[in-house]
Amino acid sequence: MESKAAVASLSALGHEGRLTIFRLLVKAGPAGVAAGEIARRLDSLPNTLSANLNVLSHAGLIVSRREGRSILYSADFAAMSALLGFLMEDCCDGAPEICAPLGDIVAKAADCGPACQPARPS
Amino acid sequence: MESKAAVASLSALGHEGRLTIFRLLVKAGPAGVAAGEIARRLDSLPNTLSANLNVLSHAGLIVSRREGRSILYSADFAAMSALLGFLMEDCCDGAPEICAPLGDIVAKAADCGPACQPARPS
DNA sequence: TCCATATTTCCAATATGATGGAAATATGGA
DNA sequence: TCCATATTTCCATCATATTGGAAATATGGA
Repeated sequence: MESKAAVASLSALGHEGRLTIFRLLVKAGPAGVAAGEIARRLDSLPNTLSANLNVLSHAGLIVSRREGRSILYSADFAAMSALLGFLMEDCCDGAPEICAPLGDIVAKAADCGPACQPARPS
Repeated sequence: MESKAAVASLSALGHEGRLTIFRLLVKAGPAGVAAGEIARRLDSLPNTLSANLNVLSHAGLIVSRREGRSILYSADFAAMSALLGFLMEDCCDGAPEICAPLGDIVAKAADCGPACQPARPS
């Protein structure tokens, strides 16, 4: 992951509303949640929500797909893992026995397995 | 970790200069780096650097200690792990087999072991 | 005490981001 | 075609963050 992308992701998440949205989507998993449903749950105006989803989307943290009249948003778990990995990169210059394995695990999670991939149209 | 603290941390890191500083400190490990040395390495103005260190510090991501004329800054690895853990929390609602262990590991790393603790005056 | 080094604080200018109202677009059903 | 639902786009206002210069503070050594 490049530094610019990491900054975009982190600054996207460094906002109370957007962090809440993202965590809701992380919790919801690959199935995703419709924009309207998010707005209802978080009690936010549609335009504000749309703007925030747009920021998260441009940062690569979430993806969207249309389903009927709704647009379903879901967290991009690979991007999330890449971000965590980026933060752990070169932790303690690789030396200490704790930081290194943590980095490994985060890196491994980059392909989060079928369970964490957004449902494909197949 | 509370949501407010996470937002503060993430927005602190969502800035190119501060992310670079933080990663430099993460790489440097518990020994820390003097403010002046950071300024030299990153070629930043002293006041700008000071402001950025202040933001990171208020977010709890770094700690400082004076040593002679210099002030040494180092990453707070426990805070960093707490942040990663917060992001993983309730991932996929705990169900899928990949996300859950990732959360565990990050949580465990919260006490990053003696190797990753800032040097104490002892 | 006086000076050099190291870092922070103060301040003003500028830039960037957030918010909410209203209108516009897109989809599916009658 | 017409209407209701779902979501986005446009726009202006307001708030917040960033920057750089200059001065202030703190430490250690001569």
